Amino acid sequence: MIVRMGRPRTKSAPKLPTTTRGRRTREGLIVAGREILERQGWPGFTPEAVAQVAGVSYGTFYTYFESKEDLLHSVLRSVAGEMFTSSLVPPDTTDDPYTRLVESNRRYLRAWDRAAKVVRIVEQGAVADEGLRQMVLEIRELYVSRSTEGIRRLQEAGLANPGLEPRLTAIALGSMVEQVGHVIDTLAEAYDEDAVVDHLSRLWAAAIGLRGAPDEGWTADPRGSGSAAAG
Amino acid sequence: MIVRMGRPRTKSAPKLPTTTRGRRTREGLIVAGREILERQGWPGFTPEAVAQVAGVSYGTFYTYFESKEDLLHSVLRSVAGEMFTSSLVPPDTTDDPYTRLVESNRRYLRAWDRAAKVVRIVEQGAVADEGLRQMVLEIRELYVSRSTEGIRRLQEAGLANPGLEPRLTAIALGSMVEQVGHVIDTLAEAYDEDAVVDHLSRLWAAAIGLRGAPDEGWTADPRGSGSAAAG
Amino acid sequence: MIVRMGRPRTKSAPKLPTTTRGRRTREGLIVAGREILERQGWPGFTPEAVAQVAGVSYGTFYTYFESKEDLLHSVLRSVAGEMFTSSLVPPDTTDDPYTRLVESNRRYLRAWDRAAKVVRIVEQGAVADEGLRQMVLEIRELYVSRSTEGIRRLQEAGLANPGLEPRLTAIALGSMVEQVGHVIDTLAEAYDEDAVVDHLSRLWAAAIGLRGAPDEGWTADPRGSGSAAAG
Amino acid sequence: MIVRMGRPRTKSAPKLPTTTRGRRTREGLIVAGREILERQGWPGFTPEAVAQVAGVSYGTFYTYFESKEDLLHSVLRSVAGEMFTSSLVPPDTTDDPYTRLVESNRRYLRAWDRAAKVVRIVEQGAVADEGLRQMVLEIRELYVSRSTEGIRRLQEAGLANPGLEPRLTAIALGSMVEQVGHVIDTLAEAYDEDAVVDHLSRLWAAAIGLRGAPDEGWTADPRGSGSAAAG
DNA sequence: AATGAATGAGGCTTCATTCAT
DNA sequence: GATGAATGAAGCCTCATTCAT
Repeated sequence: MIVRMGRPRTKSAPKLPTTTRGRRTREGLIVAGREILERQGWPGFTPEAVAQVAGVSYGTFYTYFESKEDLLHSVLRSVAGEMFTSSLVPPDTTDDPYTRLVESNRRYLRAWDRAAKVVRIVEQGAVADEGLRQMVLEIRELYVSRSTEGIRRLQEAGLANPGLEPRLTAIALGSMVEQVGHVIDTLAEAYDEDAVVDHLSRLWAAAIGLRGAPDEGWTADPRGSGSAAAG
Repeated sequence: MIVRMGRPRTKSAPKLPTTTRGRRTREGLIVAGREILERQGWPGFTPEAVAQVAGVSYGTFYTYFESKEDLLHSVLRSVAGEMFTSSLVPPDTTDDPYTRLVESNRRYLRAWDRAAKVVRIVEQGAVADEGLRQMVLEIRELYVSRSTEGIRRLQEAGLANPGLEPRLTAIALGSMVEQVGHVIDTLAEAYDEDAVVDHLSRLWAAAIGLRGAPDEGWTADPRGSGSAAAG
Repeated sequence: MIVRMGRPRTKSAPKLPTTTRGRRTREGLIVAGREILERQGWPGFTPEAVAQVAGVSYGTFYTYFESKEDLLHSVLRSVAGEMFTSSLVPPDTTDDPYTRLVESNRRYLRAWDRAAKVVRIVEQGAVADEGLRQMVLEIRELYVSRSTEGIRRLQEAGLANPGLEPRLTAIALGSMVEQVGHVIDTLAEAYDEDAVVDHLSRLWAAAIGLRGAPDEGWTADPRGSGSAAAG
Repeated sequence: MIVRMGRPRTKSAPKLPTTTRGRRTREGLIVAGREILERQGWPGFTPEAVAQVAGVSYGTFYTYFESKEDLLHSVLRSVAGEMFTSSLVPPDTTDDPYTRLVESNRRYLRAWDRAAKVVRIVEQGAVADEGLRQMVLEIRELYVSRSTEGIRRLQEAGLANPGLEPRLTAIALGSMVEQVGHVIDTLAEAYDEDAVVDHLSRLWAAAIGLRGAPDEGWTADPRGSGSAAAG
């Protein structure tokens, strides 16, 4: 996807804008770049298209960015920032672990929904670009480490299966949520968000053996306690 | 486009080879195409590169394929075929559900490992190509439906939580396995296969509440029963 | 073709230039295209050759034209425009029909001389391009209808054979002039323009039975009145 | 149209076939070549297409022809031969000059109808190929000289305007007939053959002042004597 | 800063011709 | 002779980037 990524940068890096107008133009290009990536994918992500969507001439693109890849980095940074803020579960929520898990999964799913498009596109290019790979890794790490900590705390509180390695478990369950979002989106399976969030949360809870979760000791209630969503 | 000042585009579709030599050349191009896709991704997937890897001139490429995309279809078909055969769990294996699950996950993980690269690349292009989308969907469906059936049987046998919707569950857990393979591979998390397969299988089993699985009733054995692999 | 693994072909249509420089470059490409068509015919008409003659890089070609064929349209339009203006007989000329006829034929011959080359080339391609066919038709129609009117007026004035269908006659005699220009040019018959114009005019006049034309009642003067040019 | 025509022939010319089968294959290729030229024009005239229409493999093409252009020469020769035989007015026809003229024009028109397609295509290539130019010239010459002789005889017999230069006149009137055929065909003017032949013949006759032709002394009969065909 | 014209490396594809079988 | 696979020069076009205004 990304072709000439390793080439030596001999060029003077475009400086950050000093004026307000310049800053706005630059932001506009990043927003436009992200929109295009999300809507048209990598092949549509051309400086000309980005400039057009941003409403500036294509020459202007190079006033703010050294190259396409430079913009891609900025877009990815912006995506990462947004994801971080939008997916946090506010601290004033209930203390019930399962409820928090459900809420967390819902936010995660929504946040990834947009981010994943960009991340997946970037991953293709990351093969040849160490910088991109680092950034993707950092974004994932953000979630994995947060989730790892959550699992560890539950284990320490005796609320989750202590036999599980927390990080690998976090990776696995985070992968599940991310990929489900992608699969359902891409392949147009007709599940609604609530059904998906419900199932993911129950599977997640059961997987780590969360105490007090809906499916705990399902034998007692052969009909299950959750809503069995249909496809 | 305005005009094709030429004959009506009949574009004699590249015929399947009639001779053995031709068949071998064609196969070679598909193999080469797959290798390049896996190693260099879409941008490296040029007719010229493919032909070079296959050891023929680029003109030969067009003896057998209409276009780059035509070859992509063939590569994807080949990947699908290989995945199908290589990921089946031989019927003469044990009847213990958990053992079967472990074996199935191991095979799935291995098979997806190569296929996923191609599938992910193709997915990017699938946005604009109904044919590709169909093929990706079919490949996934293969696994989802097989897995859905497995879950349903376990539920009917009273061995798994009957409150789960089998297909959504299959999608979620399949997603987990697929994405874990990708994340670990791409982001170079240093887990070995056994640890990963073990954890995935335990998470999977616990998620569906599989009777007789290692983590069933983990409270009884606070140390857990599985090997807690570390990163 | 199977797939365009890329963004939906929006193919931002080459815009008309907004600056003077751009306009000049565009004109230059049209002029260059015409020159090449006339001198080297269709096979020489490559974007690269045109750009070279115009003194720009071939990339610039695509700044102004979507394709080779797009330029062809522009060239043809330019040829048509030039023909129209250059072949009009100024209104202040004599009223003597034969003198007007001679003048008209001379201009027609000259104008067609260059245009015909382009028109004939275009006709080959017109088989597959409705737009081109239309343009060729319009160019011809310009002359046919003008000529048809001329004949009709002469008939109504009692100066020409009223038994002739004006339009078919106009087509036939126009065809004669056009094709004579071509044959003489292509096959290098060594007639000079005056001799040709003289003969064509006399044949034309006699064909429609024009009153007062040189060959009217030729028996009275067995030596004829015109110059008998030799090959 | 014809690209690399001047390149030195270093190749051993394919010999004429010795066997009957070979001769038939060769003829078949010529016929196929002509069909393709007429139906699809120059761009469709590829060795592969020709071979396919002829029902042989494309390798076989080069058994009989050195190159595409070699075949073109053969096709043109075949067209020339056919035209010659098909357009002769049988000697046992009436001696009335006008009737012979009408018959001659009708045959000419029909014969050119097919030939002209090929001739016009070839003319495009003739720019760069001396051999082709010669052949086209010879085909035309056939008609021009025959027609020149006809006119000269009429003049000597006192039946046509002796003030006209016979060859230039022959070229002009022959051009008229040829081009009318083309214009009507290409631009789809809806005249039927009889109307066209009638008009062409009357124009031709009047142009040379043929004694005893329908429009001679049209003033005596203001309604004209011919059928005024309409479009 | 902004503009938009200009550049040219590089990609995809065609097709006339050659060659091994 | 016949076959059809193989070849590669040459064409068309895209698009990231530079540059003159």
